[in-house]
Parts: sequence; C-alpha cells; structure tokens
Amino acid sequence: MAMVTEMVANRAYPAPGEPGQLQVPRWYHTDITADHQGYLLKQLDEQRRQELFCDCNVLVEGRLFKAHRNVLFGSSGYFRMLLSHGADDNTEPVNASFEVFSPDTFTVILDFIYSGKLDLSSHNVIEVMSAASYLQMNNVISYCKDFIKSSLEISAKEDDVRYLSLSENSYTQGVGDDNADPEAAGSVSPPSALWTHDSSRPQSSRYLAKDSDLKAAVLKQELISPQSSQQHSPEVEVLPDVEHLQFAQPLTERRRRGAAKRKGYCTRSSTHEALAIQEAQSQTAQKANELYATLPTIVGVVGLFNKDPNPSMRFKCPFCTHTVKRKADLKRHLRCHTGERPYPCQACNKRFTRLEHLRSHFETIHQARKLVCRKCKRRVTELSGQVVCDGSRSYRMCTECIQETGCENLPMEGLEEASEEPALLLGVDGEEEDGEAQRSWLVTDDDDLAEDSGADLIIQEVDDSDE
DNA sequence: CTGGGGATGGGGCCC
DNA sequence: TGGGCCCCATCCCCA
Repeated sequence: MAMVTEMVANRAYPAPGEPGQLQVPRWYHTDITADHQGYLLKQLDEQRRQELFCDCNVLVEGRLFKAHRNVLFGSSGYFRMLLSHGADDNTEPVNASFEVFSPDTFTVILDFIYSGKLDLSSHNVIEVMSAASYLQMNNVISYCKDFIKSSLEISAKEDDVRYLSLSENSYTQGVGDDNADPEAAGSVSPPSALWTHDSSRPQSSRYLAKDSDLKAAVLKQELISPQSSQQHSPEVEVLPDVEHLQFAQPLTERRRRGAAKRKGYCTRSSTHEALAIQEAQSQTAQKANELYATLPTIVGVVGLFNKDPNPSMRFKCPFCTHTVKRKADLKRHLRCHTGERPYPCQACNKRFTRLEHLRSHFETIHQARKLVCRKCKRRVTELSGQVVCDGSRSYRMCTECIQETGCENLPMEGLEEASEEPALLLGVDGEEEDGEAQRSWLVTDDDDLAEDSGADLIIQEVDDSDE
C-alpha cells in the first residue's frame, strides 16, 4: 500500500490498460483514484496561483481573480451557464464581474473550488452562503447550512416536547459534544465557543417550507426565468429553488411535530427544564441577533427581474430563495429560520414570532373575543350568552347551549367582564393551569381592569436572555 | 375517511 | 423602521 501511494505521488504508475499495469486489488484502485484526484486538484490550484493556463478573469469589486474555465464550469451553475453561452470561442479569455459579494468571499469560494476546503467562520458564513447561492453552488450552500445549523440549533419549529424535556446539561454541553457528521460538513468545523452545538436536540433546525412556499418559489422562478427552472442566466438575481427542496420537511414530520408542539406548550416544566429553556431561548435570541447584525452587508442585492423593466432593490434571504423589498421584512422573515419567538403569551406561555399573532391568539383563546357560540356557532349577545372558561381558554356559549351541555358548573363570566380576565394573567408563569390556579385568575380586581380591553394583553417582548 | 372550521404562520403593504 | 392590518395557506381537531 505504501508503495502504491508512493507511486501515485511520483506519478510513476502505468496508466490503466497499459502494459505492465499493476494487478492490485480493487480497493487499491479506489485509493489511487482518490489520491490522483487530490493530486490533480492540487496541480490545478498551483497553476491558478501561478496564473498558468488561466483562461477566465473574474472581477469582484475591482479585484481580479484568474481561474480555469473548466474548473469553474464544473463547480458552479452560474459559470456553467455563463461559459456555455460562449462555448464556441475557446480562444478568448472569459470575463465575469461581480458586485454582489466581496473579494474576500470569492476568495473563500475559489479556494474551495480548487482545494475542497471551505474556510467558514461565524463572520463570513452568511456572505459565503449568499455568494454560493448566487453562483449556484449547492454543495457550498449545503456546507454553510450545516455550519449554521450546528451553530444556531435554534429552531423553535422542532419538537417542543423534546425541547421542554431537555435536561439542564443539554445546554451546558459545548463544542466538545458536537456529533455533527464531519463528512457532511466537509472541512468545516465549529470555530469557536460562540458556535455551540447541542447533541441532544434533533438535527432538524430546518426551514419548514410550506407547500405554498414551494409553489410560490416555483412560480417566482417561472416568472423570472421562464426558459428554465433549473438554471438562471447571470442577470437573474433569484436563484433556483434548491434550498426549498433541501430545507423542506416531509409533511408527516411537520404534522407529528405540530401535534407534539401543541402538547409541549402545555407541558408542566420543572425548574431545571425551565432554566434549560431559558438558556436555549437566550442562545436563540443571541444568535439571531448576531445573524441580524450581519444583514446590511450580506443580503442587500440588486435584483434585475426579467419581467420588470425597472430594476428594484430586493433583499434575499440567505437561507432560502425568498426575496423581500424591505430589510425589516427580511428580518421578520428570518425568524422562521432562526426560530426566534420573542412574544410569549403570559397565559399559556406559547410563544409567537409576531406581536400581532400573539394578540390574535390572546384574543381568540383567552379573551373570548368572538361573539359566537362555540357550540351552535350562532351570534351571541350579552343577554343571550356567557363566557365559559375552560382552563386558560375562554369562549362564549349561548344560554341554550350552556343549558344543553350542562356547562353551568363551569366558571363563567358576563360578557362585559370577559375582556378583563387577562389582568391576572401575569400570575401564570409558564405552567399549565389547573384547579384553583385556573379559577384564581378568573376572579378579577376591578381596580386592575383596563378601560380598553385591548390593553388587557400584557405585551412583553422577551429578550430571551432576560426572560 | 372526509369535510368544516378554528388556530396558526407567513407575505405584502400601508401608516 | 416598527407596528399593524389584511389576506391566504396550512395544520389539526372534531363531528
């Protein structure tokens, strides 16, 4: 084996089929192939660095990179598209120019192309991912995704039952517990304590792409590039929807998690679990903030849409193909990737990504805002119905349905008081209410009641680090 | 098994 | 820039 390796290194081995070819076991052939590929790549990289035989000039924000068109063609969908247009003329050097990512970012990408090593860090991963998306390099996107995934570990769309049952140790374990598949991550490694990984959580902090997302993305592609849904011309800013396909989860998995999530929100948590949750949420917020902090430099790209005569600035999500007009909308959108849920319901501890969602949830679930009988669906008035309280939930029922179902024994309130319940919701601290606890917050103190029912919802945007 | 409806989440856009 | 509203899609429970 050593001899074979040495022969490979010296390129002294006979070519396959040539007389005198070594009769080696098949696995020797495999090793030779791998070594040969590595050797060849190294040679190409050397040629690139010495600018030998380079036939492609890439200008990135004024900085010139020289490369081989064959290599770029084989590595990037973008270059494949670009170079295939000028395939007839191989004598003239090909020129490409980019303004949407930095020279440093392209250096990382080019080094990866010629070495297979991706130099990712917490500072460049988003920009590299964005550039890779632009250049249609799915493998780089995948590596970046793994890097971010192993770093963030913060999808609140994961199984919240497991989320709630985490032991305290789960979040005190650090990089040393990283069990991420090194193969999947290529040469990428978690670089610092900032990027921790919790092995107890499922490897599923993925974007839960809905069918609508997929449809919308496909539709968007068709609108932008009707000639091809696989590849886009270099002028096109929005890229093929590979990320949606990669991020999307099986429907059954979503359902399972959805069911678990609903249970999870009402699961009584121990003190240790609560601490673990708080710490996890703290990490979520911290890392989300780190992500947001990098936004201005990474996703502001000019989109030239084929069907839009007026070029428009759009912001592209680094995790998927979604683009938005405003950075604020992108920040909001990113929450679906980061799992950040800064708006907890004080009544049931369920968390929401948006204040309006929390408000909607609060009014429908805890305030019985809908003037409709839950049973017969008829509209009820103050005279014809009452608010029935079921745990932390409140809903209205008409007098007839109350009598029919024998709900007289349940805690009830007059309609005029219904909107005043939440004044005591602050007393609930993330635990499922039952028995006396349920009834206790139904007894309200008039002094605490707000004039406007809208003020009943106590909005507390949680910086998870200090919940 | 299926359809209806409630709850939830996400995008667009106005203020 | 954030808040808020509207709209729509999806999930899930229940009859």
